[in-house]
Amino acid sequence: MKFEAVTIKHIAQELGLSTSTVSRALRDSHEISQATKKMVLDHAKKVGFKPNRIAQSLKERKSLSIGVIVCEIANSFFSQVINGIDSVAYKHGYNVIIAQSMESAERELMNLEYLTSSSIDGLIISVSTETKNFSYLKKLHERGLPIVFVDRVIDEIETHKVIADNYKGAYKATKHLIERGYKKIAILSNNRGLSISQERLDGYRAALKEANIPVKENMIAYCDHGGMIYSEVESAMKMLLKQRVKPDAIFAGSDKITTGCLRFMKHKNIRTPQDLALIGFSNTDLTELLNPPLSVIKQPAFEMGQASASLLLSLIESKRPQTKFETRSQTTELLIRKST
Amino acid sequence: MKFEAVTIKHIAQELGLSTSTVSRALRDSHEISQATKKMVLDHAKKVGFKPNRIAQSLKERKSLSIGVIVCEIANSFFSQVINGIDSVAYKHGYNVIIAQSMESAERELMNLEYLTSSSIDGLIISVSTETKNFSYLKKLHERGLPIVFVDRVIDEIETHKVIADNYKGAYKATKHLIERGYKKIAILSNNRGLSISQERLDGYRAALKEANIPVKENMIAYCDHGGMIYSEVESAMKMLLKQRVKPDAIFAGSDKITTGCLRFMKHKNIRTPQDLALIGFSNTDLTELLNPPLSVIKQPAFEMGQASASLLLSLIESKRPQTKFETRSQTTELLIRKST
DNA sequence: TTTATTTACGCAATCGTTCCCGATTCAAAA
DNA sequence: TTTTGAATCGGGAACGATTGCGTAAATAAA
Repeated sequence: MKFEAVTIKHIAQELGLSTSTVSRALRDSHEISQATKKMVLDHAKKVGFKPNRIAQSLKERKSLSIGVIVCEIANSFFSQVINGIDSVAYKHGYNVIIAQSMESAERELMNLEYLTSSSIDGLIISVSTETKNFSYLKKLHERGLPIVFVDRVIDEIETHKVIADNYKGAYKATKHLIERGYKKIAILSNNRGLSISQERLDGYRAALKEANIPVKENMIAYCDHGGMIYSEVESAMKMLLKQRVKPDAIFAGSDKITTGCLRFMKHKNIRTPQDLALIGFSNTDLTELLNPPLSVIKQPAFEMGQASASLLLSLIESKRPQTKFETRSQTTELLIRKST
Repeated sequence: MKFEAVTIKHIAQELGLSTSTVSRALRDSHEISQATKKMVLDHAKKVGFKPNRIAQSLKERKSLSIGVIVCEIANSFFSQVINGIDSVAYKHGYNVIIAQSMESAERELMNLEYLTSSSIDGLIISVSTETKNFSYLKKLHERGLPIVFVDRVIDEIETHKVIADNYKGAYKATKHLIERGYKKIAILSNNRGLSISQERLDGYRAALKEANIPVKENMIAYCDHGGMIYSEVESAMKMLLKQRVKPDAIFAGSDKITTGCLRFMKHKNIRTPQDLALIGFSNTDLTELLNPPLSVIKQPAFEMGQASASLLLSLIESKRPQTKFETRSQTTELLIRKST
C-alpha cells in the first residue's frame, strides 16, 4: 500500500512552471516575483504539499534526526531522559529515533550500525552494561559522527558527556546512613564496568573512610545487568545477608536495583528500616508512596536529557570540528524519607 | 561537522567497475559473477561500506521506519507499549521514531505533519486527550498512510485498532469493590472524549446496575488531562469528597490518576482502605510495593505494543489496499491487593 | 538609441541507490 | 558456420528537492 505524496514536480506541472521556480518560491527566494510566489504558495497549500524530507536529507546530507540508544525505555530514569531529549530536539525541528540495547552489547552494535547508516545526524548514548569493546563507537566518532554520552560514559572517547554527580550522590547517601547510626553499610552496585558504578563506589568508600568505618569487600555486591533481571538482585542480596556480620543498611546503585531490593525485602519479610535500612538511586515519582516511603538519591533525568540534546545539537550545527568538550555533572538530590 | 561516508561510487571507482555492478554485487544479484561479487564484498567490508539508507528510502519510496505518537514517554503504560512496538519493529528491520503530544492537540498535529512528510512508512498513535478534530488524521489515512490506533482509538477512522478490554476491566474492578462490600463507589475517569473513558465508564455502570446500585452522576469525576497534572486529580477528589454522601471507594481510570489519587490520600491522611478504598488502572510494576499495595487493573501494555506493531507492519507490507480491519481487544488482569 | 543592470525564470547537475535496457563475450545448438 | 542464448557488465534514467549558472525580457543609465 503506497502513500502518494504531492511533489514539487506536480505543482510545477499544474502551474506551468519549472521545479526550480517552485522550489525557490517555496523557500521565499528573492529571485521570484511576488505574484509567482503567491500563486505557488496558494496552490501548495491547496494540495497540501509537504516537502519530502528524505529527498531533502539526501540533498543536504543531513537527516534532521538524532539517534538515542539506551538500555531500556521502560525504565523511569531513561524514559525521563528521553523526555528531556525530545523536548529540546522537538524545538529545533529534529526527530528522535529510539533504540534499546536491552543491556546487550550485540544489540547495541546492531542499533549503532543501523542508526548510523546515514540516517542520523548525531547520537546520544548510554552504553549497555555488557559493552566492553568501544572500537566501533570510536571509529564512528573519528569519522565525524557527533556523539554525546549520557549517564553511562566511557573515557576512551573524548566528547561531550552529561552525568549526574554520582560521586557526591553516593557520598551523600552513605553519609546520611552513617549519620542515622548505621555501621554495617553494604552497597548493591551496578555492573562494575560502568562509569557510574565506579563513581558511586568511590563516593561510598569516601564517606565510610571519612567516618573511619573500614570498607569491607564482602559488603560490596554487584548486579551485572543493573537490576534489569530481578533474580540477580535476589542472589546479590542473599549473598550479602549470608555474611557473618550482616549489613544493617543497603545502598542500592540504580533505579531497578533499588526497587528490586525493596521487593526482595518484602518477599522475605525483612522490615525496613528496623531490620535493614535502604537507600538507593531512583527516579520513579512513586518513591514517597512506597512502603516504606523510600529515601532516594534522585538524578535530574529530564534535565540531563535536555543537556545532552543541546550539547549534541551544538556539535551537529557547529561548522568546524570541535576540540573542546565538556562534561556536565548535574547535582543529585537526596530525599530523606522513612526507609533510613 | 561532516560525517563522510563511503559510497557505492567510491567502491566502483577503486575497483574499476560501474556503480550498477557494485550495487548488484552487494545485493547478491544473479547476473554478477562469483568472482566480482567476492571482490566487491571483500572491498566493501574492508572500507566499511554501509548503504545510505536515505538514498535507499528515496529510491524505494519507503523509509523502513514507523512513527509513534503517544502523550508521554515517561508514563509506565506508554513506555511499555513502546517497548513492545520496538521489539517487533527491530526484528523486522524498522526504526521507531517517537514523538510526544503531551496531551496537546496542537503538538500532536505538528508531530503528525512532521513525521508524515515522507519520513515514515506507517503510524501508531494513541490520540491526545485534547484531540477533537480528526480531519488531518483522516486525510492522511485516506491518502494511504497505514495507521494503527493503540489504546485511545477513534471511531471515525476504519483501520486496525489495539485496545485493552476496558469494559471488562472496569466491570471486574467495580464488581470486585461491590463484592468487598463497598456501596458508594465513585469513579475518577479520564477525559470524557476518550474512547477508553467511555468503555470504562460503561463497565463501571454495568457492574453497579447488576448489583442494583444506582449510578449517581455526582459520583463521577473527570480528569481532563488523564492525570498528567496532579492538580486536576486533587480538585476532582476534593469535589468527590465534598458530596453529602461521601464515596467509600474510588475506581481510578488511568495510571496517573490512580497514583495521583493515592498521593492525594496520603497528603490528606486518608487511610486506605479503611477510610476509602482504591482500585485503578495502572501498569507500574511497583504497585505491590506501594503503601498499601494497590489493587489494580493491569493492561498488557507490552503485548499491546507488539500487536499494534505487527498489525502496522502487515499493513505496510501488504501489496494491495486493505479493507478488512480488526480491533484486537486484549484482556486485562485484576490484581487484588490490600487497597480494597 | 545603445549599453548596462536588474528581474524572473529555466536548465541541468547533484545527493547515493536501484534498475530498466542494452551491449558484449563466449559457448551451445542448429 | 550461423543462430540463439545465457552470463556479465555498463550507461543512464529515475526518486524529490536544491542551487549554480545561463538567459530572456524589462528597466535604468549613458
